[in-house]
Amino acid sequence: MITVTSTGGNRTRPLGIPVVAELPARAQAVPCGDCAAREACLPAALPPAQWGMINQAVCVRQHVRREYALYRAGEDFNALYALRGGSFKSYVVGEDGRDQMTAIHLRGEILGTEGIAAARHTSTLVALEDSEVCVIPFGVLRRLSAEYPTVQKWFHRLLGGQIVSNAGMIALLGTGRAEERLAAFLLNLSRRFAARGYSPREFSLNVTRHDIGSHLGLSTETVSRAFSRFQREGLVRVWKQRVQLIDIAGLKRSAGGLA
Amino acid sequence: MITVTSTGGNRTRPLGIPVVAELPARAQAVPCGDCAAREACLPAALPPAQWGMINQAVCVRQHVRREYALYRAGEDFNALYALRGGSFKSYVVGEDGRDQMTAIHLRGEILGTEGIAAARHTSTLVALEDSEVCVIPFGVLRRLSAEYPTVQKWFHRLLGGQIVSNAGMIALLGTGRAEERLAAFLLNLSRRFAARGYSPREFSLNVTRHDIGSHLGLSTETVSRAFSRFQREGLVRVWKQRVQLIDIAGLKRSAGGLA
DNA sequence: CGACCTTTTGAACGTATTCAACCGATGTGG
DNA sequence: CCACATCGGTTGAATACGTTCAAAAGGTCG
Repeated sequence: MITVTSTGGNRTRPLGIPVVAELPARAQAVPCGDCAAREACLPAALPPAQWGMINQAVCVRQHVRREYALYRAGEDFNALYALRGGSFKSYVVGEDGRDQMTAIHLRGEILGTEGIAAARHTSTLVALEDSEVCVIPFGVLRRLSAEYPTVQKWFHRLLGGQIVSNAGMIALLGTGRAEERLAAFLLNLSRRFAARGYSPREFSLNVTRHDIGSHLGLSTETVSRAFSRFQREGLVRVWKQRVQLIDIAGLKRSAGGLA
Repeated sequence: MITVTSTGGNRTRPLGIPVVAELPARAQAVPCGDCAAREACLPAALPPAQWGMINQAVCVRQHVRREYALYRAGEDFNALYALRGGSFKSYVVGEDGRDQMTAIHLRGEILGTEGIAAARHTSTLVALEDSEVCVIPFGVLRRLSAEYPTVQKWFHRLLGGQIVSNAGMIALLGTGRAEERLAAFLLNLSRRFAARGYSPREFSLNVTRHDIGSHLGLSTETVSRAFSRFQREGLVRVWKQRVQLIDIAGLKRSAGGLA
């Protein structure tokens, strides 16, 4: 396996000075077998005997520092990315300049599928913390998919799962009040953290109230007020961008069936 | 090719008396080459020399009468459906019983992808008019996809396109006022009708204001008021469920960048 | 015709947004 | 080191928008 240690793209925050990713390849043996995210990743679709093949032919690891972009809307699509460690947010920028966070991605998820249709990325992906991804060139995935039915099935489920989860988001946005949406958002994260072996009751995300608001179709102030209210009611403890879910059952009630 | 003329599922409206689909197969030669929707369908991914193979192995045509369901949420998934003629709406029913229309499907679109992930349909698909679909068994599609790179590419673009269009819907719901949403909805339909050779300026859909409202996250009354206002401003002519777009540029202005 | 559904419109209400001020943390430059 | 600017977050007050409740008109179908 080849490990590429790079800046991981362009920093987004300080007026986006283009920092070309440095690519000084440094060979390092970190096979899929050692990867904490492998159960959700491509190897899960192949017998372990084939992992060596993936290690050599497929995966190139890439570091992305916090606040830096893995890719940006408009760039050519040519690979998917398995999120090995860390987290990302994806967002789009409307014609009027307003940005809208479209998703939060946690370890084990596959990034980049939104670029498949047009062979061009339609959103921008920024690391919320120092993160690491494995690059899966799309051509390789196509080939493996044609060759191994298990890979094909894995890939179809991956894409289908994104369709379903997007549909869930549509349902969330099309119904429910501000607090229901925020509660559903928190519970969704809680479930996903739990599924990855992290605590479902306490986590922190480097996203602003503005990000959350744009994600849920709410204003910054409304998000803040909803957090305050949840805290006043003893449902959560909020400390800056760290959140502790105290009364999950109560939150579910607040989510009103949207959980 | 086998043509199956059936009731096409269960009628939804009158208290859902289960009408089992009758399946009196009646062989009829209607090859893909004669299909008006073929450019968007599977044959587009195969050389015409292979169409005969599809005709024999893949497609089973099925009629679905207006108000009847092609499939329902919870049913097993085992095929995709190419919409040969007519139109469908898909909707989900929340835990509280509220229904929400999630999409409108027009001729040439492929239906059923939301069932891939869980091998079970997550929404219900109801014909808005007497319609006709070609059944594409998923196993066959998997096999063709592995065998023909062009089919694989077609299928990947299909799924990727749904991800992108769902993301667009999320953007629509997360931002914008009621009239912006309705204008964007109408313009979206207009563009899709135009792409299929129908008039982009006049169309009719058998969906109620309630359906549209649930789709856009608005109440029935708000949809009605927005239509009335558009008509007062000379942007559209509305006559029951038929709508004529008079001032498309004005509608785009009303959509405010969401078009 | 009568029952039912859809649509429209009005009025009162409720919720989220907007505008604004303030706080605390962070970072910069003199 | 401190003054100052910036940014994210919080909170209050006024406003705008969509919902809800209510009534009535028009259509459709038995």
